[in-house]
Amino acid sequence: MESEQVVTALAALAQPTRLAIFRLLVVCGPQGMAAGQLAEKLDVSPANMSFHFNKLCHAGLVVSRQDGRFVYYAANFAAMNGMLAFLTENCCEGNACAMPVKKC
Amino acid sequence: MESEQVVTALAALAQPTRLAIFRLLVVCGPQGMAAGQLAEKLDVSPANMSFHFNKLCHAGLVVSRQDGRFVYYAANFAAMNGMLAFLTENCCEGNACAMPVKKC
DNA sequence: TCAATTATTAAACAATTATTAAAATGACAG
DNA sequence: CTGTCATTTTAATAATTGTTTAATAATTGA
Repeated sequence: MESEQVVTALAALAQPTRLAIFRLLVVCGPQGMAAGQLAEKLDVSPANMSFHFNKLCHAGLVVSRQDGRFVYYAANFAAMNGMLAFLTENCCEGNACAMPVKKC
Repeated sequence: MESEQVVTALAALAQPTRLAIFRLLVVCGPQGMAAGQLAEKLDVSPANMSFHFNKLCHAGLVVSRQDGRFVYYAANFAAMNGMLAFLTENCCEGNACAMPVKKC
């Protein structure tokens, strides 16, 4: 994963509404949740949600799929993993590591 | 760790210069690196570096300590871990997990 | 003390961002 | 088709952000 992509992904998550969206989607797993349902849960206007979905998708952290009238959004776990790996790369020059990331 | 803090931390990392600073500091480990040395390595003006250090420190991701004329900056691994944990919390509702974060 | 070095602060500006309201698209049921 | 529901797009505005330059601290050695 490249630095520029990571900056985009971090920027996508660095906003309260989008962080909330992403966390909900993380809990949902690969099946995701419909746009309207997310909007209602988070009490955000549809237009504003669309703006934020766009940022998250563009950053690659979220994917969408249409199902009838609904659009489902889901977390892209691979992208997330790539970002986390980038952030923790080569920590402590390989010495006793100070960043023992949790195992899921 | 609270959502607001996490947003601040993500925003701190969501900028090319600051991401580069942080990654260098991750490699350095707890001893850190002097401000001027970082500025030179990244080819960024001291004033601009100071601005970015400020953001990183305020976000809790970096700590500073004075040593003579020099100010050393170092990554705060605990804060980083807190942020990563927050992002991966409750993934996939506990089912077969799609976000197996790397073990360091 | 004086001058040199290291780093921070302040002010100004251009660029980006989030939010809102209104209009427009796309999908489906009747 | 027509109307309705779900979502997106557009345009406008307020707020935040990154960079530069110049000025200001803090530390040290001569």
